[in-house]
Amino acid sequence: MELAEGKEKFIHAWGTLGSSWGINRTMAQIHALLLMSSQALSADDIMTELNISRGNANMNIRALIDWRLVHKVLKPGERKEFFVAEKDMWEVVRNIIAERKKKELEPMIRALNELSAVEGTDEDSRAFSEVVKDIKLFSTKADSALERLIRSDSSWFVGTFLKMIK
Amino acid sequence: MELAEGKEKFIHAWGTLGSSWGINRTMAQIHALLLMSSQALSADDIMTELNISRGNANMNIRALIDWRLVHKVLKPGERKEFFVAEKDMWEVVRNIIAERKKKELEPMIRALNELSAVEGTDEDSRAFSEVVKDIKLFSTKADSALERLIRSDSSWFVGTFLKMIK
DNA sequence: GTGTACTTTCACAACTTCTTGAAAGTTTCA
DNA sequence: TGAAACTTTCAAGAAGTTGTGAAAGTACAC
Repeated sequence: MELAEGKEKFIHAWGTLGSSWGINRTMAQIHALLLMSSQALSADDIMTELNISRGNANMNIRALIDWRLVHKVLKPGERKEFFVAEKDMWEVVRNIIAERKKKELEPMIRALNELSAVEGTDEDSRAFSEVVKDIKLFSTKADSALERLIRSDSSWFVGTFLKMIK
Repeated sequence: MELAEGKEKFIHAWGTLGSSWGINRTMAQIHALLLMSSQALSADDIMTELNISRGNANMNIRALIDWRLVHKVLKPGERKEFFVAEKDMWEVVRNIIAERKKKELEPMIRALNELSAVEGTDEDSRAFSEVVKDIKLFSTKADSALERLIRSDSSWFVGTFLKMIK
């Protein structure tokens, strides 16, 4: 297979995957393009390669930087900004988990805490409280596990991972 | 807090969370409604409570059944179908993981395998192969870990979980 | 067989999210 | 200061997703 064909397929696959991970298609494609590239690329390079507008490129590059999946690089003597992707997959996954935990799990736990205040002795109220209690327990555990995962380094992760799949 | 208010808040929160988990808003809301309810509900009950159309209710109930998050229940003497939610959170999470692994991780791994065929000795080809190799390694590990997770039962999970957060 | 009580399908409508491109903003340097 | 080289913003349109409701399909009871 030719490099160009491989790149294209990879960008497509990564785009598809990304969209089910809270990363939109273009955002994931930019990330893929940068992952594949041995040098830092400028916004213009990205626009050209992916056939997207300046605004779109800019917005998604910013988002990727927010998620810490892409870093800005300044080349001496150049006024343009260049970008490189985070290539350490452990780091990539860790950043995505951190971002999603913040946006999804934490608000959920906050909501659940409020819901503990429901009172009542009828069957429905009891069923409600029971479910809320269970979910809260589960979410809190998940939250701690993920927090630890995020704070830990790659070697710990690989270790635990290997233990899990042993 | 009143039960009704709590229910409403929960349905809203679950709907929001669901949409970032590959479960659309209505689908998650139906699941939430069923989770909260001590008895099985019919399609009509769901339509009324959530103010949604018959078609919408039907489609999303089927999808929930596909994901094994909701089960069909037949009441003796009733012609209607009734539905209950899977209330064991471990089971819920396990089913969601299984479904997403099938739809996301497995196609990715298939795509990556094809991409190993890229040849070339220039810097870009090498960078490409390197990235593909890394991601493949990572994805394969993740796949095994999740496979084990899916096949295992709640006690193993809780055990590993507790070890992870200790 | 036929009526009744449901469930499923589907074309179109409503809504949401993404993309564009041009205008405005910022930085740098002579 | 001002003009060139970039980056950011934003309103409008395109694309994609979800929801509707009526019509078609199915199954059971008589």
